[in-house]
Formats: sequence, structure tokens, C-alpha cells
Amino acid sequence: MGDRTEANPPGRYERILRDAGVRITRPRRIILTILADGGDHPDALEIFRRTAAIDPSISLSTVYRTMKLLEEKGAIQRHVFEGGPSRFERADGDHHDHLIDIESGEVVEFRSDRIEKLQEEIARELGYEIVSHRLELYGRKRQPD
Amino acid sequence: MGDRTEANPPGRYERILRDAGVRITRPRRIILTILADGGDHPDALEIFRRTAAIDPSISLSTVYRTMKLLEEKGAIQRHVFEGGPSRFERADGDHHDHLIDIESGEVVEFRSDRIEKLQEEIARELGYEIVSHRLELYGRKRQPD
DNA sequence: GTCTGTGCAAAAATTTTGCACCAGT
DNA sequence: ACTGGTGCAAAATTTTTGCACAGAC
Repeated sequence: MGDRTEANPPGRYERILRDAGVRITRPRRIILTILADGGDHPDALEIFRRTAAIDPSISLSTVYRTMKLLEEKGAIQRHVFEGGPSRFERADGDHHDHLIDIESGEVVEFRSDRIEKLQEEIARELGYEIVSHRLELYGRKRQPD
Repeated sequence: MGDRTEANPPGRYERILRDAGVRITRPRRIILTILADGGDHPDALEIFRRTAAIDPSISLSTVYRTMKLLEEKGAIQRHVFEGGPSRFERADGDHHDHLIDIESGEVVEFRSDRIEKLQEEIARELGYEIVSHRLELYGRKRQPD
């Protein structure tokens, strides 16, 4: 999967938000930095821990409010994997789905154009147009025997 | 989709549970009846409302405990659609995925062997074996133009 | 009679919100 | 300055749990 940092130059989110008429405050800038840095899928509490390490005055409410805002602006995606709380990841252009390691909680990203196509076909057959979708595989590492 | 009641004769769940060494109590029997009757995807509170209509002494805790039990025994499936609480449906033999109408909340079931196969392939390529999976399409009715 | 299941109330976990103050533009 | 954003504490929502009693086997 590797490094995708260059896909999110610092300020990418800032631009999205500014263009939407949203103020760039200190808490928001810090949260945005954390999201841009992370290649993972942290939940609100984890993001809060990371902001707290940088500026302990930032509240959990602000984290939640910012996540909701970013989601509405299309800057991040929210995932609710089985059982757990919402987890977030930035939304670059590239759509992908998730494979969750049920033993470690690790998330592997993947993408299948064939599956995407099939989904479209199915929706059309049922008389619907897809607005969004969610495909999650839950599995464990295969033992190389 | 239509009537699937015959796929769940009364007592189907009872057998599953009895075989698992679980006692068939009055609350459980009532909850099981509700699940067997419903062709829908109620959440815990809705199930509680339905049990309350039959026997108001049944508590919400018992509903939750029973749902968890049934899930563990493989008798029902839990779904967490975007935003909302867990919703449940009985697990017959037939696996299917869900298309959720984002306007009405209605759930349409579908199944695609081709998608299932592709999922297996993808997991294998990534070095995993699938334990479970979740595919949800969120969409709106297409206007017949 | 034994041991699991239940109701109740309290707690836990996650997320949202009212309000007075603060800060970005 | 104006307006939207923030921290805090309290509430809302969903789910779990401790405990004493009830009920299935």
C-alpha cells in the first residue's frame, strides 16, 4: 500500500474547507495534520489522543464536531466496522474497500473494478442507483502451510 | 421477495437453541416468534416494542441478551447500517447482501455469486481467509424516465 | 434442587448538544 | 466587530452488567 503522503500535500484539506466557507482554526488545523499524516483508520478517541499530545486544550467534542464537518464536506470517510466505534480515514480520489483482520483489527485496503461494476449492475436490476456502498471483508491471516 | 415463513417453521430456532444446550424460556420463545414472523430488519428497541405488546414484563436487557445469544449460535445476523443501531434478521441458509433505500430506509435483499467469488479471490490474494463479510449498497429509486 | 435466565437499576461506551466565552476573518 | 468555533459539562443513545430472585430442566 505504501506511502500516499504526496497525495495529500499539507493544505489540501485547508483548501477544501476554506472553499466551503469554513474557518481554519487551530484545533482544526491540528486534526487535519493528523489525518493527513496517518495512513491508518483511527477512531475519534484515538484522534483525540493524538491531538492531546500536540495541544491538550483540544476537546473530544471538537474532534467529533470536526469529524462530522469533514465528513459532510467530503474530506474524510467514516467507517463503522463490526462492533466498534466510527473510524475515519481521509478521502482521496481513490475509492477502495476494506479487509479487517479480526484478530488484530488491522485494516487492509483493496479495490476491485469488477466488483464495483457488478454492484452497479445489481442496483440497476433492482431499480436503484447507487449513492454509496460499503464492502468489508472480515478475515484472518491464512497460514502458509 | 415475498413470504419466507415456510422456511422458518415455528420451532426451527427452538431446535437450534435446544441442541446448543440453551433453555427455552418464555421471553426467548416470544422473541423467537417475532423474529420468525418478521420479514424485516428491526433493531433491539423495535423488537422490545413487539415483545412488550405480547408480554410487557420482558425487559430490554433480555432482548439484548437474547440477540447476542442468537447471534453467537448463528441463528440471526446483526447489521449495523450507517448511523443507526444494530438491526437484526434471522439467518436462514440463504446468504444475501443488502441494498438500503436512503430515502425510505427500506432494505432490499440480493445475492450475487459472482461477487462472492470475487471476494474470496481478493482475500486469498491478500493472504487472508474470509470469516464473514458485509456488502451494503446505499441508493435511491431510479426514476423511470 | 440445580443452575441458567430474568428484571431492574446502574454503568459503560459512544456521540451529541446547550451555553458562555473565544478567536478567525 | 461579527459570526462561527470551542471547551466544558450535561445529556442522549445504544448496549452491557451486577445482583438478587425466578423459572426451566
